[in-house]
Amino acid sequence: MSCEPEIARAVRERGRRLTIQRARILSALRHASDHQSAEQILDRVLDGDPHAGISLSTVYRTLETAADLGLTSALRGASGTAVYEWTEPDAAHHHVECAACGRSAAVELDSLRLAEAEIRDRAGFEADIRHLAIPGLCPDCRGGGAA
Amino acid sequence: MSCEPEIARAVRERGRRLTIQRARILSALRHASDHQSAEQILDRVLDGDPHAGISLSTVYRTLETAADLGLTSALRGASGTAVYEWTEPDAAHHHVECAACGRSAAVELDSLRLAEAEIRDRAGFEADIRHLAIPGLCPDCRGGGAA
DNA sequence: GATGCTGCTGCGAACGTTCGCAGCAGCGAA
DNA sequence: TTCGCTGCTGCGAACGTTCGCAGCAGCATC
Repeated sequence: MSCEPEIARAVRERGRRLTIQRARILSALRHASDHQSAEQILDRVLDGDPHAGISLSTVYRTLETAADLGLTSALRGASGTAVYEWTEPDAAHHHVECAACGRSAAVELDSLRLAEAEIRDRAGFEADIRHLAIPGLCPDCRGGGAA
Repeated sequence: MSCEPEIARAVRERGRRLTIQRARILSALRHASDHQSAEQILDRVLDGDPHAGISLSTVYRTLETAADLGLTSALRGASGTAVYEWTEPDAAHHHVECAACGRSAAVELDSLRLAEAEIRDRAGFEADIRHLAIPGLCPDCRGGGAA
């Protein structure tokens, strides 16, 4: 269980090294049921093996590397704290996050694909909207419901 | 020049107090030619009056208050450092920022208006896409031009 | 002009995240 | 298997930003 061949392959495929730290961090995130902050991920890793001796810096760096490889994606929400999720390649979706209560939802938005094309046309930028937490107000907070 | 009636009115109109600190900070941002970080704004204020004794906390709090009033908007770009701009009410536009070199561009994107409607339909969220720096790659960095 | 309420400020500590450095360890070559 | 290159790690400091607190000052009222 320590090495998850898929992770190993994905990491090595592009010339990155597979270290135990990376394997454990990515495995922890992969098996998490929802978004995790860097600290939560570290807790999970250390929970499984308190002697792992993995540092928070490494968690951050691993998550950045993995995002580079397309394995994870980061969301910086309204709370200021970044959360990370394992990226299933075919489950491309966008995130909306409530600025008031922090709740988030995943939506598939066709118009954002249009936006990427529009941005390319008008500004020449190659935009990447997937890794973006769109701020907004959720139904509850908007309706003046459960404050 | 110390009080900019428009600013004074906008602040007081909603029951907020107009302090010298607020007046100076907002005036500095208003007359800045482009996006400014909190620290840059503080520098400008202190440059005009080194004895002003304004703290960075106050700059952040003022910018947040002003965003609340619709006078300014904040962009949290790829660099991690937030930048702020004076909001001209009729110049609604979106921001794209290069993840590699940090350069940013303002574009008017019709598709994002669609996206706001789409988000409302599918998730019930009231999204606010204007205050978002969309990550991407600028033409130079994309084309493998200037490293 | 004086008074009082309370929103705002400066300070400094704390938060989440990034960075620089010296040493370790993965991986390919021999 | 051993060796060497260099990418990765842990540490701790630093960054940008937020928070809690005690005191100050804007504004309304008299």
